[in-house]
Amino acid sequence: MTRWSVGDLAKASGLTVRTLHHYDEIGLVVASERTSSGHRRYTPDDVRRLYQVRSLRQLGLSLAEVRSALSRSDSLRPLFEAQLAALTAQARQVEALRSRLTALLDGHTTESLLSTLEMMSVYESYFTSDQLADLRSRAASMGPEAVEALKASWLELVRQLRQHMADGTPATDPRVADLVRQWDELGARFTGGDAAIQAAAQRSWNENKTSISTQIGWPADDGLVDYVNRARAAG
Amino acid sequence: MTRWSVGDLAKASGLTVRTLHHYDEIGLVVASERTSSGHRRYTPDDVRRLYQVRSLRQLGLSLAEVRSALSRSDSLRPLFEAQLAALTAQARQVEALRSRLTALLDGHTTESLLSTLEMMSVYESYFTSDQLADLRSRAASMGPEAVEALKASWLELVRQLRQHMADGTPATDPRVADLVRQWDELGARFTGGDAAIQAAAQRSWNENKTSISTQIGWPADDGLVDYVNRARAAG
DNA sequence: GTAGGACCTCCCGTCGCGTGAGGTGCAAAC
DNA sequence: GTTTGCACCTCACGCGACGGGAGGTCCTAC
Repeated sequence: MTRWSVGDLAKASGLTVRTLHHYDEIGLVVASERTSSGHRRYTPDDVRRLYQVRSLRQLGLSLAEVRSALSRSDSLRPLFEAQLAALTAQARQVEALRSRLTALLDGHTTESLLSTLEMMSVYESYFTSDQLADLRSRAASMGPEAVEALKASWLELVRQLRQHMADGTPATDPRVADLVRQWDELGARFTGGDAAIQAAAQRSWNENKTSISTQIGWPADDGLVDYVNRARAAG
Repeated sequence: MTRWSVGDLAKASGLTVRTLHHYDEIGLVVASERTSSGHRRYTPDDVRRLYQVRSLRQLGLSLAEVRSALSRSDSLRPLFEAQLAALTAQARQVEALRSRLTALLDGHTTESLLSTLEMMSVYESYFTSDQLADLRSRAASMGPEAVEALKASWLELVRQLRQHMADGTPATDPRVADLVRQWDELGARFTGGDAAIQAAAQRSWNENKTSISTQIGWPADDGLVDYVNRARAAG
């Protein structure tokens, strides 16, 4: 028995018969022989190649990458380094998502989850791509947790300000002035003191009245903009 | 202008027109109105929904998950927790791959990379699924780096033993005995002292002569099994 | 003689869109 | 008046790596 059938090879390798068919179809691991009735017969060389493919796949390479790796085996090291870089990038992305989620789950009640998300989402599309790139690089240097913490603080400030408005606290109230001061500090930390970005943020904020958030009936048109501006003028 | 065209909405949201079409097609975010010529007109409510979808997508949820999240918004928290768990699992997988790759890149010359991988791959399919689960849980408790280090040591021992064989060192040589002793220690650490797994490993090793590794013309049938067994008998 | 298994070859479905191809509607520039 | 150009429309195929099923063949065992 020096030849293998698909089923036996599937069992031995832990892959499925369908996968072996697929590899055969695309010419990645072809059964070199066939029986008279058309059944695949894998030679020792085929099996060897299959295990090479399997091992490379276990490192997360695509079938195309596996194919090229096996065609010119000298290029394994650069390929692996590229794969390592890709995995590192992926790890960072996953970590960013994880910290977003944990920050959300820790800091918010169930009913506020969706609206919080919606707010973040809307405000995140307010900047030009250059400014976004800039913000992102700054965010990267701060680390995802710090960014999430910052966002959470900001949302909390908005909540408190809105609360004061609802309670009828005058814009000249020192408590309001204090919140606005915190707000501006937060903004400075967020923008890293970059004047252009601050201006963009300010512009996005002022344009609120005629932009998305207004159109979709957000509380943004409830006068918070004016309220904050009045407080700033008074301070 | 309280209605939005696809193009404008795409620009504002950072999504593509095609994506908006897709969401419309599958009924996730439908343009509630159409002009007489059939152009989509998004109402404020549609836009709101789009931003909710976008925010949920940014957390890594699938379109199906987003849809169900928006249909019964009470279930957000469990959904997020599930997503967090999935992301955590994914993070672990990515980390495992990364440590495999770094271990490989650190410890091996270019030409040995592929054959090393191939060996690992073949030996990894030698155990029953129960035993594999067992090994995996032990591996999890050891941490991926330790596992890779262990594998690397094992492969290094195999290399040295084969070298001795090639050099004609007798199996009774104390240096060989020492290597075999290290080998057995490594095995004990790998199997965690579990007798059944040790037996399986032993069996897989002894069956080498008639199994895959022989069939594919591996050096395993070069007498290393016998050599090691003779050394053990002598020690 | 027939029941069961293992094998074969199509071929459609997945997920989230990208990327055309081919046509319509509408405004400004010639 | 027409041409150009733009934004929009509806199909419909393509990707990656297979899963899964339909419908048929082949071989063995009872």
